[in-house]
Amino acid sequence: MAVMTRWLDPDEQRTWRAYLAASRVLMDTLDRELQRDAGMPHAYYEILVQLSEAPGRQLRMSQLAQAAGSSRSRLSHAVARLEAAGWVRREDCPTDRRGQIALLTDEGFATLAAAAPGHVEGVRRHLFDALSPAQVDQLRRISETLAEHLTGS
Amino acid sequence: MAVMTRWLDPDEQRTWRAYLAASRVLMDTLDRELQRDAGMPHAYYEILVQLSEAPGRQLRMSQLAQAAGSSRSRLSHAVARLEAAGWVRREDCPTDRRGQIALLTDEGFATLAAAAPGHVEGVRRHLFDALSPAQVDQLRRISETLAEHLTGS
DNA sequence: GTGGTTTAGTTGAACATTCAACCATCGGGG
DNA sequence: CCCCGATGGTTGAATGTTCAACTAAACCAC
Repeated sequence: MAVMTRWLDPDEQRTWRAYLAASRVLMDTLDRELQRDAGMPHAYYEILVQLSEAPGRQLRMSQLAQAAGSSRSRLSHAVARLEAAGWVRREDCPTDRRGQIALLTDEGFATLAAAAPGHVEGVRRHLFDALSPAQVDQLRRISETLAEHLTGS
Repeated sequence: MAVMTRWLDPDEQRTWRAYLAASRVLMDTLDRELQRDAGMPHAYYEILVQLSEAPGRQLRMSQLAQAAGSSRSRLSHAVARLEAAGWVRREDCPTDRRGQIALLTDEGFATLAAAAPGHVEGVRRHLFDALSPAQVDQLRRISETLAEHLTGS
């Protein structure tokens, strides 16, 4: 039996396209800045941030993947690169012989510390400077709702 | 002289992280659905959509890149793939011998028509169903402001 | 404790994107 | 007319990401 498609009305259409365009340009811009200034894509920056905030600057691979919003496979490849750059080290997990622990090296921390101000400045300039405080609040609520909706179902 | 970094306050921090997480999961989800159901990534789908809406279902490569929010290089590679799939054809531009025109084939149009209902349903389920009408309106304004801000500077 | 299932993580191949270098053509100023 | 900078587009190499297949260890039921 044919199920009727719930097409988007003009307002929704406009919203969806604006969202697509804005998020694409925003992420592209930040990604390019980060690549230029810190020599790494935004996804790698996020991995380093998560590690830097974890107790002992280390996390199990799975937890790191979860925290950084990455698949396991992607993380495996990424950590291999980060390890080659000297920013991350792998260690065996003492309590689970299957496990691997990724830990941020001092060099990795220093690189992150050097990259952070420029990146934060970019986020501020490209995102927050354009929005009113009310809009920032709206964006937070929308994003939190959305994240919950998406991971919930 | 050292310039003080304008760090993010806790609210901004929370907003930024929520936004990152939500947009990542949203796009990942839609991308996976589209790959599964239509055999193409979302970026390719967008190219086909733009072509389908252009007069004569065709566009110069540069305009198509602009419309789809893609770099020229990326578009070149993508169109090569789409051409191999039989969904797009290239033709020489009659008024500018440097130019190339990408045009949507009937097969490409049919593929797009088959993919659209499922994709729209996904956008609705994952995005609009989670938000109130007021939030949809807010998201539209935020996105439009942001897009203007980013492409303006 | 034995066997089956789930979990942790890696791997390689296919695919997608970026970056810089490149060729060809267009268009304007002398 | 000719040169020169700008524009349109492609290419190949390096880099990232995805997908499916795989190994190994843990967990669990019996």
